[in-house]
Amino acid sequence: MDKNDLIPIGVLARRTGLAVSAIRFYEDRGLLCAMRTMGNQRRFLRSDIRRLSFVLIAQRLGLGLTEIEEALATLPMGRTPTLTDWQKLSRSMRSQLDAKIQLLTRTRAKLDECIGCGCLSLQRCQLYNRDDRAGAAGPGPRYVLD
Amino acid sequence: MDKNDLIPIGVLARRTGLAVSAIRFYEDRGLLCAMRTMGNQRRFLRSDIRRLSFVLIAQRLGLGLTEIEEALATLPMGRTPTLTDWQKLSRSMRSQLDAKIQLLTRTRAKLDECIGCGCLSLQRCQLYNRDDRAGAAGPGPRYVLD
DNA sequence: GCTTGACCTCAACTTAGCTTGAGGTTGCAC
DNA sequence: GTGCAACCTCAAGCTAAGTTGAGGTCAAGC
Repeated sequence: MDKNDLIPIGVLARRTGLAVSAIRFYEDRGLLCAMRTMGNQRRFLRSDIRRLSFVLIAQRLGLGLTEIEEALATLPMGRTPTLTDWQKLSRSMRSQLDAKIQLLTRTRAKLDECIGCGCLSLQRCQLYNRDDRAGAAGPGPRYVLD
Repeated sequence: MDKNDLIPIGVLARRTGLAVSAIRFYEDRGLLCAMRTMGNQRRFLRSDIRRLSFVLIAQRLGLGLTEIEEALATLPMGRTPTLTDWQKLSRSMRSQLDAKIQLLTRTRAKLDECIGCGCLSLQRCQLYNRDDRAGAAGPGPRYVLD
């Protein structure tokens, strides 16, 4: 393992755009693991840049650190992941994305029906009444939300 | 104003699916305003069920309470909103939704390119290198994210 | 060999969005 | 007219995802 492949935290921070404190925090959370110099300073693998890039992308997609942690658990720690490793991960992320887009699209469709009749506000609206009848059985704006 | 139109907090909670504590919290935040009985108990308008339903939907769309507060500010407080009031609001929500869907769809497209080559992990990948060269000028997985 | 910037730990603070608990009051049904 | 569920306030606590600060150490260039 070439010495050049080990980078200090500041470099990792500059390369990912993350704050140094955030990287230390991620290491505590176990998203990342670092070696140490004799003087106790962290040294990361170059491939951790990509690991953190993945974290940023996944966060942007609305995943919490815990979910991201689980996803990353499929990658090897302390060793540069292979192409196949990353591809598997990316594909699983893609399906999460799909699901998210579908949910929003469905919500939009429901909302469109509602705009037409103002059902968020009026007793006489079909959709609202449906929701309202449901109020006896279970509460909430379930019709639009589910 | 009919007495039947005034409901106590517990009923509002059951009808919206929210916790009583959450409703009190929202009232503190100014998302909602309540009248009081002689004995200092809150009494809400029936139309507040819809007001809160809106809050739930907007939250689901990823808006923060502050943004929701601003949106709701266009509605009358303490008076049942009209159909037009709600329609205006729903339409503005629809455009936020559109934007959100677009962002995710773009991200998905970028990610698709990446799955093909494993660019999150490999030096030789075009996308990655682009991102990497950018590393000198500005950090991060910007290529996928922006 | 010394200076200085990058690094270290640990504890406390931040914002958002609530929940929980203590201690007390109201209002409706019998 | 009394019991008790539902209500009240206020303060403290919680999770997520970090940031900030104090006080101290490391390492690389001159």
